[in-house]
Amino acid sequence: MFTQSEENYLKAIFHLQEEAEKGVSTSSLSEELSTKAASVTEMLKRLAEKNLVDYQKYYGVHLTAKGKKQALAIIRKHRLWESFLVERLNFNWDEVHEVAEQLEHIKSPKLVEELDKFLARPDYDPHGDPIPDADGNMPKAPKKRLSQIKEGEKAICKGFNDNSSSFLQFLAKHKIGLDTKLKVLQIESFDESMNILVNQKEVLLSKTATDNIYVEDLKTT
Amino acid sequence: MFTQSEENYLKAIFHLQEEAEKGVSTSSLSEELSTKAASVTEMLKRLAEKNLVDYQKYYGVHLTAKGKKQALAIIRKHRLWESFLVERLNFNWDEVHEVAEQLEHIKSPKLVEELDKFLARPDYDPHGDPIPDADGNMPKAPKKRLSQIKEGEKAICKGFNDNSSSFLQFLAKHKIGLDTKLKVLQIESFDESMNILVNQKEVLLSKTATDNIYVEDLKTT
DNA sequence: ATTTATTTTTAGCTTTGCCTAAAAAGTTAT
DNA sequence: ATAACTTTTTAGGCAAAGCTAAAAATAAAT
Repeated sequence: MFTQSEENYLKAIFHLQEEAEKGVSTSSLSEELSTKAASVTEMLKRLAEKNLVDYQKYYGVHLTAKGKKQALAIIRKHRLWESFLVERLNFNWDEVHEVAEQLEHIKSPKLVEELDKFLARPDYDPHGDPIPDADGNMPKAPKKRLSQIKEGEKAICKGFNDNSSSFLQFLAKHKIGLDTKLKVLQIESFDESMNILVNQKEVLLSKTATDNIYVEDLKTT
Repeated sequence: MFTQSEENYLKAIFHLQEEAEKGVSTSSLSEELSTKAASVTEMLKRLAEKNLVDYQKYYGVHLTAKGKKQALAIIRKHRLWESFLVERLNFNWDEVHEVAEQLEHIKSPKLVEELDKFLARPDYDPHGDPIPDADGNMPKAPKKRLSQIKEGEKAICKGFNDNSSSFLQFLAKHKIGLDTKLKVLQIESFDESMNILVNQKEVLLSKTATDNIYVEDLKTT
């Protein structure tokens, strides 16, 4: 069907498309995939040939319906495997990413369906990201960033936007994970860094960090 | 580490090395892998370069210690995944092969170890083949072929040597699986085909078939 | 509105792994 | 032992996916 490389491009385009509504640029893909821009251009032409993207020279790409469907199928597999690794194989949620990156390319519709069933059809993966269903529908998470919480309020962690190992390990060090409860003690106005109470301890988080932590309000109490 | 293609060659060499004690020939590999002989030659040179095989032009290859270790690691993964698919994900044992062929190339020592643990460290896969441990040691199965059983004796199925879909489906049709009990009713002397009693029914099996079914004697009764 | 800087594309090269066709080595048969 | 056959290797190509360096297009700045 599609090569692993093609699938990686589709996934990357999908993710980059979420933020900017514009076409996804060659350079952003180049960065995301750690591949030289020249190689990206080449691949975009190939993907356009296969009707997976709309590609306009010098103006980036958009996924077509076909490409989007494929991207969602890969993301579905990635997140199901991450769930499996954490929930059944004792992986920590900060060490599943690279393995899931390999597993997501396994081709077997039955495997995906049975895995989903085996895991009791989860809606979210261990990072709190929604898992698309077999038709590509995302369970919509009304996501709020920690950076949007006001001083004195409490919240509960529901996801993380940065899958880099260093960020995840930073979180682990402070015992911040899914469903961890936080209280915003104080916000520095000059850099928007936050003083947080978590596990009875104070932690200082930069704006970069709080932008990448998704939470739900915790009105109770 | 190694490419998927390299791993497939190592596995194939390992399997072919079992029967013939001679070096494994280019043509047998060509057949086993459905690849042209010229391509095989090329790959053998590459594997020799990496010290995975001893290669003598025109006289085939042997695995080195390093190559054998690697082959066993792949076989271990293949068989563990097959066990997982059958025992946890409701796959039939005649439909796991192709998927396992993909999964065996996933690189993650932790994944293999955890999977093994999760499955309670099985000794045999769903086809009855032994699963090497982390050090490459095979739980030795004192295997006997159905073709070696005498008229009137009973036996119990412990494995199958041919993973082709058609053979496995043939077995499934007659409800012959792991731990199925058989009785040898009669042996045709001219072609060594056997009349077998299985599930209260008579089935005629060719010598080719009985050579590929591993059994244990069933003295009890 | 040109010049300057940045981004993107083209052109040409590399590696992996496969292919076909032809040459060379090994094997078998007379 | 030489001829005939089979197997293996060499030679030369091709596609995927990456790279560098140079050219072209777009965007920014004076």
